[in-house]
Amino acid sequence: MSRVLNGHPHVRDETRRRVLAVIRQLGYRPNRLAVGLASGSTRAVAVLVPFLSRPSVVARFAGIIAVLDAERFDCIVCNVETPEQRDRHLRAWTELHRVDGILIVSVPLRREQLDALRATGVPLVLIDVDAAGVPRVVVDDVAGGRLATGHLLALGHRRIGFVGDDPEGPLNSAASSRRLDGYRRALREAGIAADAGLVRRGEHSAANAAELAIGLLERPDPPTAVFAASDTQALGVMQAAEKVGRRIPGDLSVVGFDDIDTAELLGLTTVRQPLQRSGAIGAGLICSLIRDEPAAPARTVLPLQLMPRTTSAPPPVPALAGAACPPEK
Amino acid sequence: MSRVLNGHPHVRDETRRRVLAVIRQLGYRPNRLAVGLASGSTRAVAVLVPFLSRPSVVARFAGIIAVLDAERFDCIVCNVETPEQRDRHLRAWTELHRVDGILIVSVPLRREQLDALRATGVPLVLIDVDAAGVPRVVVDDVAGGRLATGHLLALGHRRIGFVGDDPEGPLNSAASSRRLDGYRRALREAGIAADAGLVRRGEHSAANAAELAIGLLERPDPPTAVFAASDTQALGVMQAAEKVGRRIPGDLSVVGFDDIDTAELLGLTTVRQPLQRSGAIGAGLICSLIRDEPAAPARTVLPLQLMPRTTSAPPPVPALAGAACPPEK
DNA sequence: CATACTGGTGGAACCGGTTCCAACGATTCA
DNA sequence: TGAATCGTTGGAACCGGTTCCACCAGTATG
Repeated sequence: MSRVLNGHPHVRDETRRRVLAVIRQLGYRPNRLAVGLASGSTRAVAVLVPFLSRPSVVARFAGIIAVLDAERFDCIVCNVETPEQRDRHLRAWTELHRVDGILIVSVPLRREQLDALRATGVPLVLIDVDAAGVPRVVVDDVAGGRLATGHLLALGHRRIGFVGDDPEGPLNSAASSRRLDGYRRALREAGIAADAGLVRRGEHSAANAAELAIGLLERPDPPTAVFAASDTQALGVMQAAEKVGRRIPGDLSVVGFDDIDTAELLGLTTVRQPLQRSGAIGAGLICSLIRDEPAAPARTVLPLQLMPRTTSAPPPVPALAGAACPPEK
Repeated sequence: MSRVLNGHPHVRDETRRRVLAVIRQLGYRPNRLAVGLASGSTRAVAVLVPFLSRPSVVARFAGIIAVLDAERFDCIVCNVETPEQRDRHLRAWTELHRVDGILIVSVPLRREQLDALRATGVPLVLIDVDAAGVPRVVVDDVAGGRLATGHLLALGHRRIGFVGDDPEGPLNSAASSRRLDGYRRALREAGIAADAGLVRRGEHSAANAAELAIGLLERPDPPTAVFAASDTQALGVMQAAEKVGRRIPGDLSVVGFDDIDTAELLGLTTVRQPLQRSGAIGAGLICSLIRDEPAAPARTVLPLQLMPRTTSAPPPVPALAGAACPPEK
């Protein structure tokens, strides 16, 4: 029976037909667990994602499952919203052999967790997490931060605010902080002194980003532009601007990061990273690792691209003679 | 060893310690497949979702995995974007016994597929799909359509457009059409003749909805309000309004459906359905079915709620003496 | 015509656990 | 003191497949 189901050669045609008939008649259905146990593979990949409801994560995830589906792997999703959940899943994976491969997306790991995972011998790929020694697909967030800030500088902005994730947030990846690094570096290179008051960080949600932005806009010397470390936060900034009566981009320019669907819809200027593609590439890597194919590249860096849209423009001309005038070209 | 791992009683303390020591020393990890095979359960639930990138689907899905995770079930996701993908997965499930339960979200099934699935004896729950004889959790979309349209009528609108899904779309659930039914019914009850020219249906995306809306707005007798069968489409309508220079809600009112995150962010008036909760309830049902607990209710209907926000207002006062005047109260 | 292949088939061993039964020594009870 | 009971443990059977080996009849070879 195994022979006919798995398309072995050396089976007489009549026998095959007879077996198939019996299978149909009995309503026989192979048991996936038994198949896996006997053949030694689960045909399943586990995926660890944080905050699955965030659009950027969804986009990555969509890329992942598309590839896994095409490769005929089951995809077991584990969404984590707290460090405890993360730890529970990671522990479960190290203590129980259950999948052929593991994919971790945007979840910061402790060194020991990574080591424990690697010790199990199960293929592992990271997406949007940069840890030496593990195949991973990432972008250069520092460069991204410079790209966004550089764009605003080129438009003539001198006071540029930043809104991003709280570095102390329990499950925050380091991406936001790296983008902040890029922002700082761009300012320094432009010869602009860092103003800590223009940097606001907090929980990653549009609503909270809006509050942070209001804090910026209500300063006596508000910024003329804000770089938000994610599009979601940029939307919050836009909402805040509307609330306090600032026009975009007339009074305030806003630049985001990620290029989620809504960004294009609303004309948000942003730094595009290939979210879906990062998932697809990571999934492809894990599949080839499972198949024992030639060593995967240790570190795949995806390109970033500035998407200038309608939320960024030159700063307003100062009402009274100010210090700096827009360049005249 | 099985005894000590599974916390059996009747194991001497010293033995337990000794076994645990050996386990640690050998780096022994139980094999999930063997456990499942021997104990007769996979501890896994398969979830079929369409167009996982849509926010409303993501919200439902988030509710599902939260519950499955809490109940310690693995969640195997199958995202389908074409009927072929759907059929492939359904066939795989009927031909191979692999999960303890199946959850189907917003995917229309043929009667025969449903029957084949039920014939396998695997517990099955539907979310946002209404098929007799299967436990399902749904909302009353017709009532939802009336709710939205009724809101616009109450504001004084007489010419109300509709933008929704193409009923011929390969994988479109019937929800959009039922909302259209509700829209029509509300108009009829208000004594307004149906105008087929005000009903536009097409592919479900904001961009396409924008095109459909432009078709409406460029008519010689454009509507003063549009009911979109989903928030995504409502966003498209808003975008279209902006493009052709109509102000919202001054010139045009817009009402959506679902209440996705962005709706609140942008102040979109919409009909709220408990998306996340629908997923959570469905997942809870499948868990209790797997546990052979008392019969689940055959049909759970979740409540709808109108969320009036800033995109709906009374229609503009006709420039010249028109037929109908806004009610004076 | 005996011998060496070959396609085709049945059956045992095995994958790695769980579960149940039998057997054991130590208590407890009569 | 002997029998019944209990806690504890080893071991066999089993879950439902895959894989490999042995064996069959029939054909090509010497």
